[in-house]
Amino acid sequence: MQEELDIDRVEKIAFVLKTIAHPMRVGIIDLLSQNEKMSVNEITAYLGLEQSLTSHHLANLKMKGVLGSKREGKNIFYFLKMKEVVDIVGILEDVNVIVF
Amino acid sequence: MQEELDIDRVEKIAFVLKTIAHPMRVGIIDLLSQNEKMSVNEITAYLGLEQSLTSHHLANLKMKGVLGSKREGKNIFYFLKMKEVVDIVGILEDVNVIVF
DNA sequence: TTTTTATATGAACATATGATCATACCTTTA
DNA sequence: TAAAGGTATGATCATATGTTCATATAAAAA
Repeated sequence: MQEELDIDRVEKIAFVLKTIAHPMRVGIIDLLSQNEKMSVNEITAYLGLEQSLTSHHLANLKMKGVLGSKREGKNIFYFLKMKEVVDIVGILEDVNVIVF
Repeated sequence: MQEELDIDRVEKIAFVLKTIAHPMRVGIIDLLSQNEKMSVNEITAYLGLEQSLTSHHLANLKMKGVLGSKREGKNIFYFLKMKEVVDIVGILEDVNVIVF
């Protein structure tokens, strides 16, 4: 076999997986991987969600360290902070699964 | 901006992320990335869980296509089927997060 | 052919998560 | 300084998820 289970390690990994494991949050990551920064309104329009729901998702992603934000006038722009999430999405791009 | 949101795509990606987004399931992936196959008992012992709970997690991972299984006598051995999950865990190995 | 070992399964429950709604908070502009 | 635009927040509710427990099943050994 091998050593022992490193609980802190698997919890850390699972923590960021849980953070991004939602269709709309994956969509947000996509968006921000192709645009340096985007306002809440722009993201909302693209995802086709309600403003409030988008805001909740963004706040969540920011709180967990995946995104950062910066106010510019009336707008608040969000941007990617944890860049490795882009690679994760990339890996799953061509994977063959049956969703249910 | 860019094209339109591909819902099937983000749902597929989120689906496998959700499937593996749990500390014990990350532990199982680790284990099976270093051992071709392992019995439920071996996995249970390593994770320090109850047999039943390990079994539930394994069944879940299998149902979603991440693992496969094969009976050999009294034992049932599980193995990795969706290898890309190993890379995902690898990416998050050195990421710097505060878990809560 | 009964016991034992290995694993699966299903119900029940507690908790977490996602969505919606109403409203509050900042900025800018009139 | 009042109104409008852009975004956040908190409560509530429905649903999903993880755990436990009791029990079922399958293969091997006695």
